[in-house]
Amino acid sequence: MITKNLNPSQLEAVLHNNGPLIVFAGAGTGKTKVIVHRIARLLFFDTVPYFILAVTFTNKAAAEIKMRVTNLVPEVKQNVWISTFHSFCTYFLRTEYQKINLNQNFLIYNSYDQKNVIKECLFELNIDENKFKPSTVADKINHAKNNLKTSHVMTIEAKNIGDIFSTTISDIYGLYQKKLSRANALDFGDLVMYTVFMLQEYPMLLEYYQEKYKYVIVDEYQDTNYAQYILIKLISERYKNICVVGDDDQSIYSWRGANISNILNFKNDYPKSKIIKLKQNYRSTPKILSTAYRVIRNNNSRIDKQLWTKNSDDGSVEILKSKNENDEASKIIDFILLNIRHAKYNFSDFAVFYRTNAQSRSFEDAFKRSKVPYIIIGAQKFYDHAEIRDIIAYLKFIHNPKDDIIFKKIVNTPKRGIGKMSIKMLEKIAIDKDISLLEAIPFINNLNKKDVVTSLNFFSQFIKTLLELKDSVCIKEITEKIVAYLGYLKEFKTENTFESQRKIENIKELISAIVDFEKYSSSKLLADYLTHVALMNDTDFIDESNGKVTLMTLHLAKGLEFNSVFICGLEEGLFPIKESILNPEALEEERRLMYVGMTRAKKYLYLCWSAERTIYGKTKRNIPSRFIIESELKNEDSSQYEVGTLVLHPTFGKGKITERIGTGDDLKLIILFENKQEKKILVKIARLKLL
DNA sequence: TAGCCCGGCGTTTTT
DNA sequence: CGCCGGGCTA
Repeated sequence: MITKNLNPSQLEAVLHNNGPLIVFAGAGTGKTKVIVHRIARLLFFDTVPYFILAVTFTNKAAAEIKMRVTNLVPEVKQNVWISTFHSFCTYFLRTEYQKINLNQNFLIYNSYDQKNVIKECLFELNIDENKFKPSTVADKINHAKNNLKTSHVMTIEAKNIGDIFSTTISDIYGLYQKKLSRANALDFGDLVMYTVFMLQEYPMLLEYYQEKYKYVIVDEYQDTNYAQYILIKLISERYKNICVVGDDDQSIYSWRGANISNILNFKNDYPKSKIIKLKQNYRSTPKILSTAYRVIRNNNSRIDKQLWTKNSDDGSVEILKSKNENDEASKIIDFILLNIRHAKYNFSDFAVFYRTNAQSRSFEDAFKRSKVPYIIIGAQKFYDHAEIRDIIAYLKFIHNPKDDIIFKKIVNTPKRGIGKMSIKMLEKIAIDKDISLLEAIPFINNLNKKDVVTSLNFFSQFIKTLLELKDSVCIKEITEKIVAYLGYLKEFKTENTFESQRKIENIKELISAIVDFEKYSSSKLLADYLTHVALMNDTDFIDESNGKVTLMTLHLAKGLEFNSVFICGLEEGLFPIKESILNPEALEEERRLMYVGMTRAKKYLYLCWSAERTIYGKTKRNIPSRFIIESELKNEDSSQYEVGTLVLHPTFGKGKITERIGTGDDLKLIILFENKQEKKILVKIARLKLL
């Protein structure tokens, strides 16, 4: 039955009928289970499937909910709308595009495209890239859109403030929007912002969607930004059957617009709302939970909820001190090997978390050297590889050959002698005749640079061929033509390095991903494939972590769990990171990040810090992170009893540690004493001294 | 036009 | 320490 195997709070959330509901779901308390069962319960009590809208942040989460709902209620899977915010908005805009000046086939620009557009804006507006870094400008524009601020509004605001920075940003924003609309493209921020604007502007439309989605469910509500918050508010305004699930203690994305007050103020937004807190944890030991609680309780902006568990209190929580980052890495590897040898653990039971990607290097070196299998998550994503990006850019251009931004990106890729000057000339022609850059190519003939003209004509011919094939041939075949044209496979084969080998594999993977798309997607249109790439680009590490130690940043760890977790670099200035230390709000977010990391552990949790660390070539001495202090662990510092260390035992005398077994209070050492006798010693009772 | 060298810079990342 | 981007040179 749908209500089977639920604890009382979970059951209450699942059975709650109409009206606003907020579920504070602590780490490991069965959040997804509640969402899935709630959807199933609505369906079971005769709610029409297409009345339900469930939104999440990642495709992974959406896919999991969908899968589990399908398992519970197989017959209705297609009709409940479960997707990310961005997928939902894309669907909305492609359906309702006529109301605003939008072309249904709009392309979604990713952050690379976005930066290219911004660079062009800077160039045209004669703004120094060093004073206005494209990434900063992108942040500002995204931030504005997350807060539903158009360039127009921003311009007015900037005039009121009157400083150069704001006016410049608003100028760039204005030109940027013009360029996007000329290219028939929307960025991620536009998707949500335009959806909200349309719903606000057209009451009939709003009413239609309010009637369509009588039940709204939002996952990870603590991560919503203002635009998303308004979107949800609008749609659920009529029936107020809004159910939000989240954990304020796990809000770690304020720097990309998430607003923790959305979850903290829910009860003010919806005065009659039901509040349920899920506090029974099914993941960790009491030790881990109480340690994590001692840390998180230092935050002020939170709603108090102390997790508890019926799990047995085995395992341990320990502090691990190292000399430097290499020592840190090798100590951790020693621990892992020791545990693998003495317990029935697999490498994939272990995870190493760090605050910054730069820290992964020393681990990578050490893991390679020790031959312990490992995987670094998030280092480079599939669609970030240059060769893949190039191919996708060609596909985007085939989709819209009028897109001058993409044109400039691919016209000289691979290098074929078309430089800045030639492009400038093309641009002049294009502006004169009010045509696209591609259309301008035939007019460049009267030039004396023969090579450039030949190259351009060859390029243009190739694009024409593809455009003619576009409607008769599948995406896979077009892609293969592009790959052949780029000459990548040959080039990489001749290079024949480890890296080029990988590139060939990437291209093959892309082709097979396209084959998959054409096989399983309801649409076979290039436009829909490009949407798919823009929105669902997580060719995830799905089962690649099997049999390997997982290394990743703390941000990426949210939602996952491991038997043993090492949180590394717990030093003031690194974690919490130096930029956050003087800002109380940022510091609280660092603490939440720490909390997220700690609550990933099922049995063993190691808090690691290093007295010395070399970052960017500079070596600095460190003091332990305040989070270690706040954890109030007795620093029994068992890590001082390393293999190879010399110790003095009150009865057996001098000896050398040859092996470590167990951890915490159970730590036993095998010691080879001077009389050649080997003994197993329980550290807790033996009064060992270091030599 | 392309390739090389030098200087600046460095938190986290999904859609 | 290593990457990226700008400017200079062949």
